[in-house]
Amino acid sequence: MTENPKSPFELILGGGSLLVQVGRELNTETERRLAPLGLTAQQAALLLHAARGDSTPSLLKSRLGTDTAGMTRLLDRLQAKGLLRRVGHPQDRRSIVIELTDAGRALVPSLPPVFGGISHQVFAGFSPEEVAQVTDMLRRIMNNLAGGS
Amino acid sequence: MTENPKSPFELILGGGSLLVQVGRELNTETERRLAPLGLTAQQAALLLHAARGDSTPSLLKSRLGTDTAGMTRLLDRLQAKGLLRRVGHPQDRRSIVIELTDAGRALVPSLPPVFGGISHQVFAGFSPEEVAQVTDMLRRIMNNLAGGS
DNA sequence: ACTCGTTAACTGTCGCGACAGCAAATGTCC
DNA sequence: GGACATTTGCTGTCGCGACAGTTAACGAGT
Repeated sequence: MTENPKSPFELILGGGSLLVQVGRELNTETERRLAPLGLTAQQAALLLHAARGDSTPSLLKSRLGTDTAGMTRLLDRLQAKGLLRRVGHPQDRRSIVIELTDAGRALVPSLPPVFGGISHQVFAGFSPEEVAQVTDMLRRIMNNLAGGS
Repeated sequence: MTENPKSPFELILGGGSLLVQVGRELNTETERRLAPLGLTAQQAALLLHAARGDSTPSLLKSRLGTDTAGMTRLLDRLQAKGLLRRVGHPQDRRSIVIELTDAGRALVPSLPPVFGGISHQVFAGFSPEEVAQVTDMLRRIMNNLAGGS
């Protein structure tokens, strides 16, 4: 691969990476839309996953792409809001299980419409094929980042 | 029920968005590669831009995609490391000009190879056309996020 | 049964992003 | 020349990501 310093790579990387900026912008837009519910993007994502039954911190941390430290404090904040509680895991005493409270469960149905609205905005002007293309390419980039050194 | 109800949109959004995660992962990989230099991704990006002459905080903040608050503290940290200094703007007394110190300037040449290496890793297996496609699509997404509400 | 390595969750620290609010300097328009 | 909004950089606050280090519990191997 030719290492031409003026290659199109520079457009995506090289200080203020486009990919990083788009990800941040998407996250911010998500938070703006969730603000009326009093939730952040991570908090909403956690509620969605926990409502489906993936309920231990280590499972959730791989779903949300954070680490155990981030999970612990994300759970702290949601617990402080009264949206979930930690209960002991019956088989493994190291682990815990996350249960949504009634207040937490009440929020869940209002989340998918929010994410749907964001999708509509993000992919405005995209054909279904194009959406599939970006998704595939992002997955390949993710693999390149996860696998290599 | 989990896999098909809405659309492929769910793959990118809907809690732990793929796009957001890829952006974060790319940022983290960048920081890992810059760690030997004692720099973070934002700090390296700022040095690159400041070395090219874009030298006031408000110019730099639009290049890096952060806000004035983030810029102030990013400059604080780099100044504390002795890599740059703030000097008064000759025409506009509200504004300041960022000047790299010798130590800061000495770091700049080692940055492009790092970003080049990351590009190589991120786009492994991509044809030049595919790189152009993602870039274009990310730009369109960025526009969709910037324009609409 | 005991060591040994691993896994689970937690804590401390640092850098960063976004939002809100602030003071001083600037430009504008009457 | 004075009222006005705007711009520029700063500070405070909060949520989050990554890294390092800790403790307790689990599991396999000898």
